[in-house]
Amino acid sequence: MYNVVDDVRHEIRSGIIAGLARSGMLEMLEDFTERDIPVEYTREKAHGDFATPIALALAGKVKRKPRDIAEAIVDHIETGRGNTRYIQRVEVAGPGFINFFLGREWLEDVLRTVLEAGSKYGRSDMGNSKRILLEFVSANPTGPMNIVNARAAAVGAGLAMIMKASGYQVATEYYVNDAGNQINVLGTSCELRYLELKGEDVTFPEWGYQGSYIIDIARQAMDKHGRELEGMDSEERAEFFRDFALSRMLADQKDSLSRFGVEFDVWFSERKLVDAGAVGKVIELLEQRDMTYEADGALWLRTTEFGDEKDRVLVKSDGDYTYLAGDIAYHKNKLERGFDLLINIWGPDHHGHVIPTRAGLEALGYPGSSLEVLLLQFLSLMSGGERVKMSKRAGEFVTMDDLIDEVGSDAARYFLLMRNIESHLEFDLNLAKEHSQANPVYYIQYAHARISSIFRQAEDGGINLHDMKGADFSGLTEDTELDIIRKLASYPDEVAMSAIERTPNRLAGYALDLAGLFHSFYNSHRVINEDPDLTMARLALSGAVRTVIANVLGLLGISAPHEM
RNA sequence: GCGCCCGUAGCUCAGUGGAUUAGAGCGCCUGACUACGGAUCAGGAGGCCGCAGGUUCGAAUCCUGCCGGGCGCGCCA
Repeated sequence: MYNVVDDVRHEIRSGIIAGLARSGMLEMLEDFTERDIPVEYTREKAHGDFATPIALALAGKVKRKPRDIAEAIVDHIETGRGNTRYIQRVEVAGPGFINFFLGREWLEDVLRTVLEAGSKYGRSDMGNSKRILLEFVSANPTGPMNIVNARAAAVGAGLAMIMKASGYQVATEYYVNDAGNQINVLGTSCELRYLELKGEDVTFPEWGYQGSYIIDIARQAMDKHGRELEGMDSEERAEFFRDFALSRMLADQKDSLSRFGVEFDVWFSERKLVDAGAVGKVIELLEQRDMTYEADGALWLRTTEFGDEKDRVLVKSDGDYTYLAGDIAYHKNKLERGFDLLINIWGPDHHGHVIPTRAGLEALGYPGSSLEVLLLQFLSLMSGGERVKMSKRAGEFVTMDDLIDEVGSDAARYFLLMRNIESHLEFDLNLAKEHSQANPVYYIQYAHARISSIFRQAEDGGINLHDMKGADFSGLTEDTELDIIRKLASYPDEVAMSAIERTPNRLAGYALDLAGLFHSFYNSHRVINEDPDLTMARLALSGAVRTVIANVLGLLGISAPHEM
């Protein structure tokens, strides 16, 4: 589906299989199929367009020298004369690599494919409609979203898009931690601020939430519900503030995410899970399966049977459930909804919970592989070479809203995505704001806008852009042009790889590379020139680049502007 | 102490089994069309890939040990 490289790989592999068969080596190998043949992009043009080290890998199995194997295979591959569409020449090189040199036909096919597929170019059905539940952010509803949440949002939303494009059925979910004592603390904090606002003499406790947003909520409560509040007894008022503060916080979090272009399919309430008795039920089930025991007045889960270093408590001696018990119930609920795989994005501070949670699922009889946890590393904000200090205790932290206000959603999304998930991220605020070549977001968007500008220019000159698809591409012979087309060719593979490896940053880098190739081309050759055929071919090439830049930016949640 | 992650150019990072020259961006130095958007481009300097062993035809990449950094190791969430 819209991947010319797949067709090329198939042609190469079937050639190899045929070569192995005719030289009598295939029968020495068991269950050997095309999939067992690695086909690699070459780094140097002298090594052809694609290469395979298959002869080196088979040397041990067929007990011959790699070069001999390679020679034998190559002798039996028939190229040209209608036997192959793409392969033009094959050679054995180095220790036994087989290099494939392709005709320009394949590059022209790539261009046609991009132009035909348009916004669909890069999609595949690789994921086989596997059902995936991707849970991310899930911040406590006790404060505004911070920049760590922002990184999780950017990465999670990007990953969801990438996996959807790769043929997975992905649902995104936000777990609302609306049960437990923290909500009481939130409610009480707001209530006390409310009393303060009314002029009562209260000492705000150290354990309360200190941020100014608490006062804002209290003020809202007073403005909107002042009269009702007067008539409440203390119990009613406490309950009111719990509910009011929670719904305000959730609304603010949704707003922040929405400004960031991140939406969730499901907001899943912990409280509803608890109220439905799901935690109690899962503990009963674990007891029935003989996975628990009592000790020191508490109920323990035998997580050591599933690789944990010690058993964990499910029910505390005071009768309360632990966080783990709730989480096991929650993940069981997820699996009962029919998902094949659960992917969670957690902060590095939760990494001690991965094994116990998975052990809980295994204790219930689910395979451990049904839960995959991506640990997203922290990030630090840099400004003018200095680290921006964030102290939660003092209530001073940079929020997700601050970040979006400061650098804009596009730059924020890109910067938060551009590093490996498990690497610490240094976010340079000054750079993210800068409108120059130093800023990768603008560099990429500029390529997109520049192409749009060229198209406007062309149309002003009376050129009909609808003729692009039928253009004669034979005039595209410059190195920079062919490099661009090779880059376009690899895009579907790049998307698939970043889905498989859960590496959205890979596509951030791809976009930068592609934009760079285009800028380079643009500076050395004129798109609109005296030769109408060449002009049309270069417009088609530019159009293909613009399509792929728009597609990749789309997957990353970044806009692709026509002018800047 | 144990576990997980990271260690690659002055800085921030790609590359995680393949080709006797390890890539990009920033920063630094030198240059570029009175023509499609200079938010661009071309060139240059800059690297015992943390250290030491091992596996392999081949290691920045896999294994072991060590050094340095981050995070975890609650009947907290």
